[in-house]
Amino acid sequence: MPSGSAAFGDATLPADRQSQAELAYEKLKQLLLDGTLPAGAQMLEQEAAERLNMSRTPVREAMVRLRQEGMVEIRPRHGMRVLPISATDMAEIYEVLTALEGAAAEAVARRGVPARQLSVLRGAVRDMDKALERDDLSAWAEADERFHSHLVELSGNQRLIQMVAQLWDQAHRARMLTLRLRPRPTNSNREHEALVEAMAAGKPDLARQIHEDHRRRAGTMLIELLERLGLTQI
Amino acid sequence: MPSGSAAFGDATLPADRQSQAELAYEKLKQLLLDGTLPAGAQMLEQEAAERLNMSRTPVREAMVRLRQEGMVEIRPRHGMRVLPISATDMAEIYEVLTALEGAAAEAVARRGVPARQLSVLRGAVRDMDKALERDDLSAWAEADERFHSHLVELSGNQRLIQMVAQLWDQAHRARMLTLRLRPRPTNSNREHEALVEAMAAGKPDLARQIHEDHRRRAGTMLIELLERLGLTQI
DNA sequence: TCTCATCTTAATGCATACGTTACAGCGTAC
DNA sequence: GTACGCTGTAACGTATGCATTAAGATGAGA
Repeated sequence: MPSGSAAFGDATLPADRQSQAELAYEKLKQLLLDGTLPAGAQMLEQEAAERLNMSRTPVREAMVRLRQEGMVEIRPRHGMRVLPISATDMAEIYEVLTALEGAAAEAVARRGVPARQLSVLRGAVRDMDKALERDDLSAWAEADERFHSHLVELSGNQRLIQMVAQLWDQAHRARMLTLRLRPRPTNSNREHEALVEAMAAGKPDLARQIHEDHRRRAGTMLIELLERLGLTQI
Repeated sequence: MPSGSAAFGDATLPADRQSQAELAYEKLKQLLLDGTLPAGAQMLEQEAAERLNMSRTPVREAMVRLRQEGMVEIRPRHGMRVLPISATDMAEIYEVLTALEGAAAEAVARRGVPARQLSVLRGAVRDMDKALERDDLSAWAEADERFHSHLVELSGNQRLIQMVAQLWDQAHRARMLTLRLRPRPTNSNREHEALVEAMAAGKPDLARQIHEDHRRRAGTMLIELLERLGLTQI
């Protein structure tokens, strides 16, 4: 038992500090997203509790949340297990993302985008271009994620925002893995530009069409790549 | 303490029996869905634990799950509180449902529907008609839900299925409340028929179009109704 | 050597203990 | 009468205890 921090019950937290459960959730999620815990990895409640220097109770709560988000499964004797992502999973994820992000693009275009927000989107596109010139795929992926998440947030639909984020998280590892195996995303950038212009011009149907095609193409490409490489445990 | 069932630790459950946490989740969810706990109602952990004849631990886990599903919020001193559904919430929910169910209809139509499944859908439509003739709105609502959930399940996309179910749950109380305040859903039934025929004929774009229009119409109607009646705490 | 039954042990699900803190109720000052 | 500070209590977040059981080990029999 990490003797350092004995018992100091927290109770109805001091309002600003976060609960141990919240902290455990964030830490564990980070381990999942940054690949420290790869697909198939298992972690017992006790193990996680020691690693995070807390008791099993808040760890357990965090694991329940991660399970509900589709990031891990909990198997009675083996703690939580990081769910592998298969090509089928990616197909599911991209099918849903296509629908959700397409709807977001349509809604945003219909309502109209404030100039300031447009420039945020254009900035992200520019960053993607620059990253590609430098052959910096990590930076490209970061800007791509920024573009899409900002676009979705512009929809203002909290439920849509949350669901898209959850799907992105589920697909995160597969995206990172394929980042350097896939063709360079030059077309992708042009599609982003076209999408921004469609929204700027207030063309909802076009914006949705572009975004759907964009997602479908990316999804198909990733899935074929995964199948071709026989990657079933990402 | 309900002395009847003393301590019989369960541990890594007997495989068939469900955990207390799962049971608590189901029971509490039922209370939310059937209106026993209306919007704004609060329930302390201890209260729920006594009601369900278990300790706070599994109850707490259930509450965390319900919070993650957007059914309740948890406020440090007041237990869980049933989230009210506003017109804005319904707008969000129906916007997402439009996208998701539309995508499901398209996918199903594209892949083709086995005859057996088609007849399930037609059966639900017929039940809706009969229910309307009898003026049995509860039966109509049940058949409507059956139709839509079956359609979504035909997509085979587990993530889509789960997300749609979650949104339906969130909107459940509002749908039930407005069931007898809204115009009789006669058009709705014809839309369902048209949708089935579009899928039977293998017309993905048409199926999606019909379903989207169907959802959008229903959503707009409900939202206007809620706003007109000034219902903000459903 | 392989299969199957028994045993050991570790991980769990749940109950309970405990310290902290937000809130209500009360009294006092203005 | 109102505002403010104090105090007690109840609810919670977390830690820990405990009975249960599934998985792996061990050994016997074929």
